[in-house]
Amino acid sequence: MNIFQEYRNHIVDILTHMSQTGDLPAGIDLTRVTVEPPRDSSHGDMSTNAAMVLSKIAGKNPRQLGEALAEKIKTLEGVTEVTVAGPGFVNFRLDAGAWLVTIRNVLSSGIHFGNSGIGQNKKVNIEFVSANPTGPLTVGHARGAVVGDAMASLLQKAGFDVTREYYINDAGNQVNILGRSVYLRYREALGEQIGEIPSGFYPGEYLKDVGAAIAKRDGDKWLGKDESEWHPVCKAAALEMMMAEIKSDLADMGIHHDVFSSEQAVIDAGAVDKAFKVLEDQGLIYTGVLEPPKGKTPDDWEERPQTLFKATAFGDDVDRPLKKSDGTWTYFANDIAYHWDKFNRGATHLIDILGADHGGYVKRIGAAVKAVSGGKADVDVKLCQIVHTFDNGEPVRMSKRAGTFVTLRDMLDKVGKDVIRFIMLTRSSDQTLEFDFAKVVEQSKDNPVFYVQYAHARCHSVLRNAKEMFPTIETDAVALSTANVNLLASEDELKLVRLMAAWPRHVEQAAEAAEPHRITFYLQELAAEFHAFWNKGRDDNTLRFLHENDRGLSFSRLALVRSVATVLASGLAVMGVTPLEELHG
RNA sequence: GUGCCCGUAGCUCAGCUGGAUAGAGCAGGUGCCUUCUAAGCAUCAGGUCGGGGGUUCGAAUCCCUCCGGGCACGCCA
Repeated sequence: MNIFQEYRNHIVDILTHMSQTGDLPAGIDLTRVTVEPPRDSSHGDMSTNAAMVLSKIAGKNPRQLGEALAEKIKTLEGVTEVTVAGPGFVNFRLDAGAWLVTIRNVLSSGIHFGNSGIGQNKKVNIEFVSANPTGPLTVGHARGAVVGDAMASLLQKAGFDVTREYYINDAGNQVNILGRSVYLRYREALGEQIGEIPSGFYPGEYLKDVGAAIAKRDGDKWLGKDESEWHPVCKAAALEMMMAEIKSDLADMGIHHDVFSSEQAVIDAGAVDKAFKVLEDQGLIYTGVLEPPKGKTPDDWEERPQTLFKATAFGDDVDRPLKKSDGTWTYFANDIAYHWDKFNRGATHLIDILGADHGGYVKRIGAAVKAVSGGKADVDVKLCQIVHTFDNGEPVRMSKRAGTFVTLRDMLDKVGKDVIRFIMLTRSSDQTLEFDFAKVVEQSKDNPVFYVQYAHARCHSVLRNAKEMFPTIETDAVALSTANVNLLASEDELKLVRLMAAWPRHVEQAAEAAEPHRITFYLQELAAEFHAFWNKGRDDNTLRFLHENDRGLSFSRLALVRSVATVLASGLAVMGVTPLEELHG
């Protein structure tokens, strides 16, 4: 399906043959041989570095080897021009026919065009969002949510068996504080003046609803009672309502996790002890004394023996404590158990999408996963940098502590899911991102959401117009796949077709790099190419899509147009963005 | 102090895991609407890829070092 891969296979066959006949040494390593589009398309359609990569081991100069290889490439089907250029690139072109089959492929595969088998059905677990259930989702979570979900779709498209997972941090101090904060709101709901929310409590107003709900359900039943009685009730109610809100926000973003894992459940299942034992059995646990952190010694630092995990054996900077002084597990210990659990459920490749503030955590969890899986699993931690929100250039402040922050819900209400999803994927995740509420809904060329949607809508506009011009014409994919694509021989048309043919390659590369934002850039490129062709039809009538007196050509062009729309839709599907067929109305 | 990320055109960013003459958009100059959406297109101009070393056929990309910006660091979660 990936046309570049196809030709790479052919070239590998040639090279293998050459090594059998003695033109190349036996048993050569061909893994570094690539077939790619050259940066400058005037060099050719495809380019291989084989001659340069192999010249040393072959003991020949690259140009010479390139000439020999070029002779063989000439004999491949569909290949027209072969040249050796620069330091030893072998460039070649394919005839129009070889490219034009792409249209039929797109039309028959529909939105699944670009699907790949490189994932080999390997199990991948992507953990994302995993926001603490102590408040509503914010802009920052939105980015992780979008990146994680698009990553999952991308890997699925590339043939991986993907599980989307959410880890609920429902154990430990934060949720204890949450429970107490809710109790305050409960008392408030029953008429008590609670005044200013003391520090050490969550001040957010959203907890009022929780307090009120408990008051409505239980009346004054918990007033004057001991914390041990009301706390579990308040905590449970808060968790339930917070998670319900989070899930509803995610649902409105079009995001659905397959698994919600509870930290408390992991603990209750005894997974922490078991995971600890796994490490202990490998001799990775010892009792030692850590030095205070450099440059920022905590006031209450005291040296004492601790139960440590030998994270340094796996590339971490220091060994990490697993038990607190009161003998309970650290958060890290719980997290090891959780990742071990994911591994036990069959995933050998784990991906964690985290906020940039978790930077210090990457090596640690990587070490733990290697250790606890016996080297059979790995974890790829993707850190998403901060999102700065603006409105017409004016910063929109957010501060979770103060309880005034931009929530995902705010964003959904203001600009909608598709815009959020698209914009969140316009930068690589380790680049900070600016989100301007005014700009992202602007209908202009510098708004990529609009630009790509416009291209898609224009395609459909042509299809609609065709129906008016030729009332009996069928413009569905099945009908159009009978079109004579050989009529699409102009350089402008072939440019579009070549770009579409490269889509499967982009999918594979984005998946391998685990970088969904690359999809966005590809779509902008394809949209630009389409807009360009559209406008050529203004200057040159023969390049218009529809010709009243030439139904055959119109039909072929419609096949091209529908292909473009389909590839755009295929990419938007990975991003989770709904393709629009009309922009105004 | 240590680790991670970033530094590419005036601005915002890509750069296909080491390839050829480093690319887009915005902003600036010049053109294109009696014709499928001008919400668009074409074209010009704009660069010491933060600096300096190294690795090799070949470096924005890999290594070292320095400079500048961001995020982290603990028995928190």
